[in-house]
Amino acid sequence: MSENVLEDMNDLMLQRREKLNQLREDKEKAFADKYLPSHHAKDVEADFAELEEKEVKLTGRLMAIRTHGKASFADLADMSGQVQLYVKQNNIGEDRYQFFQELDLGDLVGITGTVFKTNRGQVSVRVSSFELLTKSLRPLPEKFHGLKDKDIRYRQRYLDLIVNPDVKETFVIRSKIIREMRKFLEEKGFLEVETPMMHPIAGGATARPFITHHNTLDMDLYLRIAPELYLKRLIVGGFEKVFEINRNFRNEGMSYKHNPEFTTMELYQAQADYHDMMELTENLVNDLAEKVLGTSKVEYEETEIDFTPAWERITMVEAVKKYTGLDFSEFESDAEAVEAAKSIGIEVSSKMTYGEILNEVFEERVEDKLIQPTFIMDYPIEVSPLAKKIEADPRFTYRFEAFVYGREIANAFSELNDPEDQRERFEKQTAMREAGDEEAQMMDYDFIRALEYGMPPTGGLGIGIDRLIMLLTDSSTIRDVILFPTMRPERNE
RNA sequence: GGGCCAUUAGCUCAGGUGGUAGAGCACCUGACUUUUAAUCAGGUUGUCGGAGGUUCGAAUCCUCCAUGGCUCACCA
Repeated sequence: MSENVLEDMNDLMLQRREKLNQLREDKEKAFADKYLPSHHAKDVEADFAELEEKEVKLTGRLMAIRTHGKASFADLADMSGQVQLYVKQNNIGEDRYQFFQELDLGDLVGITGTVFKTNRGQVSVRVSSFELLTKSLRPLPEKFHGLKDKDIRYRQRYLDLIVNPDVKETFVIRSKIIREMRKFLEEKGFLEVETPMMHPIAGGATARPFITHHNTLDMDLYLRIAPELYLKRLIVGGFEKVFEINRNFRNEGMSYKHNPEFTTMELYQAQADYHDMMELTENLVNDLAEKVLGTSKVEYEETEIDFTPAWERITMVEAVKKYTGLDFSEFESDAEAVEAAKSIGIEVSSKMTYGEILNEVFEERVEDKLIQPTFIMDYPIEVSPLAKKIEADPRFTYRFEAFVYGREIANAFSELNDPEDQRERFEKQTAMREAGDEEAQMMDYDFIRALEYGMPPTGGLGIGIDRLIMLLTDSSTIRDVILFPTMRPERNE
């Protein structure tokens, strides 16, 4: 960003800059060195019984000032919330009172005072001394309506956080959810690991990657689209339970549920299968809701979601039959599947295979009906190149996705550990790639080599953290759960 | 990328059918020593997103551009 945004000054800003110059002439500090508080704003009210008539030191931002002649009330906001200050000329002297009158909304101050209740019963702090800690040079958005302009809210999140307390709350909950998730997994013996964010081969998912360049190696690298293949290499290496919580990057569309960089949790458990992953998923998510929100029943966009285990388990074929009447278990050929899809008005290409069509019908007609937590099991092999196939019916794999409110929140499978099979699957993907499918997966010989050394039977699970947090914080867009969502750069004149 | 909508004071928003811009908050001046969206009296604030065009005259009508929102497509 250029400095243009800094040159654009209005009267209110010029006024504040003049005040700053005056402070410098008066040898008053406009940017103090330090001021350590003894309490937070919220403590004053919460612990009033203990703190009454005791001295406290608080720091924060002035959010409102109500002057009544030779006494003033002010609202001081810190991380915990707000508390009212009572500043009286008799208590701090005429000079300091005059100085207080010259402060602006948004200025950061440190105060010392005693806790009391006003006649109206409002817990307050009677200020005995204060210091200006930081002069604020820009006017704050309006106190009552807050900041609504979404463009500014996302671009200048610091401002959003200052004036919209709910925003802060959402990100506190986000932090708690991730903390509880770590705790849950560590208690179950999972080891947190970090794998590369820059990949020579973008693997582990079907998606278009971002490309970057390493100068010394003179080679392109991909920002990772998934950590999957590295985590499974660790299972080969003998780690039995690993997980990683980190960012993935996908060079695709943006929407209320897609941001180019997003956070996932992936875990792998040796000797387990996808049934174990289902149990783990429902217990984990329910545990998060209980620990962070205090309940298994969560309100999302005016719909109650009940995360209490056990969640409904249904195969994709059964789900499609339930919601469309089409019974894919009766179809033998690709052509029959094409006909069936067309019969209910779903456009499919005649080149598509049985599994692709089943998946298409599922996505078109079933997904958005899955409001309460539901495991959809046994995905077609064509759309699951890293999942173990079901021996009894190799058109399907031991894979499930968990849906809540019509959205996928988890994807898991019994991991494919047969290197020959994996190699064939990669070859099919490579062929699709060569046929122009930019999202098809790339061949990863080293991964196959790893499987050749032997990977135990393994259950793997991925959870989209941002989407889970949307559900648990009743946020309607992913941008409300990512502090700095991807935006076009601000335009400079 | 397509469609629809929006962009007016620092912020939140009004401005039928074209006549040169308003409110509340914020800000400034004054009054007020327990108020809390404090109150009362007075005052200031704008390239009406940008560039063209139509018109005697454009915030208003037309075209293009920019940014954002919703939505469809792709995706997690």
